[in-house]
Amino acid sequence: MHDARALLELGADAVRRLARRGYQLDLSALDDLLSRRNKSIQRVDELRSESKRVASEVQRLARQGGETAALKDRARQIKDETRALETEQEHLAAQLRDVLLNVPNLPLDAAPDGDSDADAVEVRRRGTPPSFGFEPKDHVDLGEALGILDFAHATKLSGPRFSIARGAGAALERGLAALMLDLHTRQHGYVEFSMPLLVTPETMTGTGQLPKFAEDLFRTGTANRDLYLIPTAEVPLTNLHAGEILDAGSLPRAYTAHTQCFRSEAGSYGRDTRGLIRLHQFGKVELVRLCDPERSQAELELMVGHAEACLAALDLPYRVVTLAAGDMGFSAQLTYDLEVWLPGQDRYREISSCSDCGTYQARRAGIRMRGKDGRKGLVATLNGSGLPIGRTLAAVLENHQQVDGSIALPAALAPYVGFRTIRPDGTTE
RNA sequence: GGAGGCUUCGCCUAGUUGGUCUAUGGCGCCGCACUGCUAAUGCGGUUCGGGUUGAACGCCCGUCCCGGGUUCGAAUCCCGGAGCCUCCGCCA
Repeated sequence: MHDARALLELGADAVRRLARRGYQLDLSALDDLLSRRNKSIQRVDELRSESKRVASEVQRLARQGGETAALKDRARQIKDETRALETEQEHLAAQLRDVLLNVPNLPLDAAPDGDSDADAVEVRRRGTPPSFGFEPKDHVDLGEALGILDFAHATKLSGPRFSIARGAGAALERGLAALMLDLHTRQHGYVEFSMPLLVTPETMTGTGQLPKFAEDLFRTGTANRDLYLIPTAEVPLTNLHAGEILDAGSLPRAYTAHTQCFRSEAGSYGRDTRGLIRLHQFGKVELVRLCDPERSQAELELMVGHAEACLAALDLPYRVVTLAAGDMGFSAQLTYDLEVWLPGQDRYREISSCSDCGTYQARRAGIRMRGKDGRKGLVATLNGSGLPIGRTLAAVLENHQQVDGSIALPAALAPYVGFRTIRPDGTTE
């Protein structure tokens, strides 16, 4: 969420930047709404001020044994007037909030023009796509042949877009998560969390999933409560300090969590229907950083590096791209995507999205900091995947497959899974 | 699910016969003074949010868990709700 005044002050520049992501900002409507709200607040405050004066006057008169009936009548009159104006004021405040909640973050100029992944600009490549002396299979064929992935039974249990990992596959999922968490907590300085997967509408609003993207979320109204399944651990990790003021000396804060993520994938019918790429439920290790807004861009570079380290540890070729302004998430002002090489698709596919949200989420969620001088300000929030388990497993299987259908695992995984190879029959050694 | 208790400005806390509560004190924190340094001490400041010019000073309004109500006036009274604690029941 933006500050209305700040947005108006930016004026044409805000309009220009929002237009880059396809949002038409109506400055004069916003200006009108803000000034009407403020005038309304002024009137109400004046009335309340008078009401307080009258009340103390009543007290004074009563003590002296004076006649207070007329003053009390006047006070009742003021109260009626105030009630009406308060209703108007609340209505205007709600309207303003409604408008602001639906304005996306302002893209930084570092984000290129465009509105699709085709408009992303490549920053760097690492690793070399493997050249096989044979036609590489995709992870579905590999996993099913090895007996470590089972989509048919997942569909029987839960319908489309679910997966089952079995034997070495399940061990790999567990091992991948542990490897990444260890990397982030021991090498990169993150604090690990175990978080609720069901959160309130307020929490979902803090990070920007609500009110605009309700249809992307799974929701439950059981037990007479309104709760949503998190689409990413970014939601609980970022909202952890909602409504709090953090000591600036304690920043930056680096948080990580491995959670299941739930997404309705409404509107992606027919896309990536095969395999582990797009599921209703998947595991993911998420990275979140809270920092001084002046440092957010440097923090983003740092965090991208942390996500890259996961891919490097798994010997996976990838590239880093800067997302186009119109392709970024609602709350982001700048996003780098990591794209891993998938031999089964013969192309790079998104495996991590690292975003600098500036103060946008912090203003929504009320996450602030207090400096040594006592001054308060909003923090900046950043989030990135580091990494999703399913897509990473797919990349590992596809990139490290052998001609006989076996998998030669990257050395870093061995301590976590207890084996180096998955044989063609699914057994391990 | 049943019964009871609690919730005040970062933490602890005073305050419930409704009105100088524009909320007390301590700790912590910030500034200044003193001190060879540290410590100690003294003085001052310190809820959060909003409006008033998007500045400073000042002024005004709201805020004592949340939402209603009674009243000229509510931290204080009434109703509803939330969270926490204790006991009972049930349970991985």
